[in-house]
Amino acid sequence: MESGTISLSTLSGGFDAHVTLESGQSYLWRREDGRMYEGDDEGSPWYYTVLDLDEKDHDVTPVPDDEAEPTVVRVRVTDEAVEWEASCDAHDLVTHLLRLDDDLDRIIADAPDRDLVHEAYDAHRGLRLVRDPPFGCLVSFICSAQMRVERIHEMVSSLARAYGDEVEFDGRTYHAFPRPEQLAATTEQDLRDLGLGYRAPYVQRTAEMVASGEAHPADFFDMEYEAARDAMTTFVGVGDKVADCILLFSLGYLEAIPLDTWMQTVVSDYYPECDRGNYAETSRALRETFGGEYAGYVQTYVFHLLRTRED
DNA sequence: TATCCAAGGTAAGTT
DNA sequence: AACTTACCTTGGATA
Repeated sequence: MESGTISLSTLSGGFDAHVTLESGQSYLWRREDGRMYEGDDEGSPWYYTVLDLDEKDHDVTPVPDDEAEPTVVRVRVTDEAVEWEASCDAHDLVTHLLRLDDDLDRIIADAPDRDLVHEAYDAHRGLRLVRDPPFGCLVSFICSAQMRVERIHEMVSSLARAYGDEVEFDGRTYHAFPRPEQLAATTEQDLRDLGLGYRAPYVQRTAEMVASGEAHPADFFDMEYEAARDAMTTFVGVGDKVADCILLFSLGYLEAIPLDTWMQTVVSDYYPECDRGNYAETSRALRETFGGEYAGYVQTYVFHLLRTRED
């Protein structure tokens, strides 16, 4: 096992693993103590992820080892540093996956001058976007349709347990998120039995599209934003909203703002002038209001503020 | 205990 | 192109 630390003093804007990994933007990390979404972050819990990527995922996600074994990485945040332990040297990988290279202080300083935006940024300092591997992110958000955050996480965990490769690390068995061909080999009924409901055929058929080489989410990495969103909807079970999630949480399109039920509420309650009656136009208007380039950061903070505040 | 309802939407059919 | 409707499952609310 290798390990290392990244001093918090070197990170612009700090880092809060609890809010970053339990705010519903990634479903590919879990807590070693199993207490995900129980609201407690006492004792600097370890969060882990297991990567078993295909070739095109690698174009986006730099996993340093070429071993057959999946890569296990875990992270926790103490008062002074981000600590990591992994089956390989994971300094750059951790930095990449958790966007520790983002200049968060500057992003916040450049935020649009709106009360709601200030409130959101003040409420959850250290929340960062993530860079999930493309295929896992794609499947996660296909599963997210009309689901609570906790259950999306259960679905993704079930897929890993049922179809992902096993790997031993530090005396424990871990499961990687399945590779495309592993999910493509399932049947709709298999996935329904896992509790995916009507999303089952979406996941199976999309996995088939990726495994066969017909399309891969990493193909849409370096494109004009709206063209990339349109391209992403070629996958079964992916509409505009899920497409925006993949662009934002995996491919680094920081201007993407997924318009879900929460953000629809934000539009009607705070920015009714942005409601243009359809997804594309409303998205443009809200993106402008949220300052353009880093609108996705604003969206994630506002989304989390609305989800956590009591009223 | 039974019934209802909404949860980070999408696809397919209708007007 | 805009508008409706069906869709799995489940935990929590309501009767």
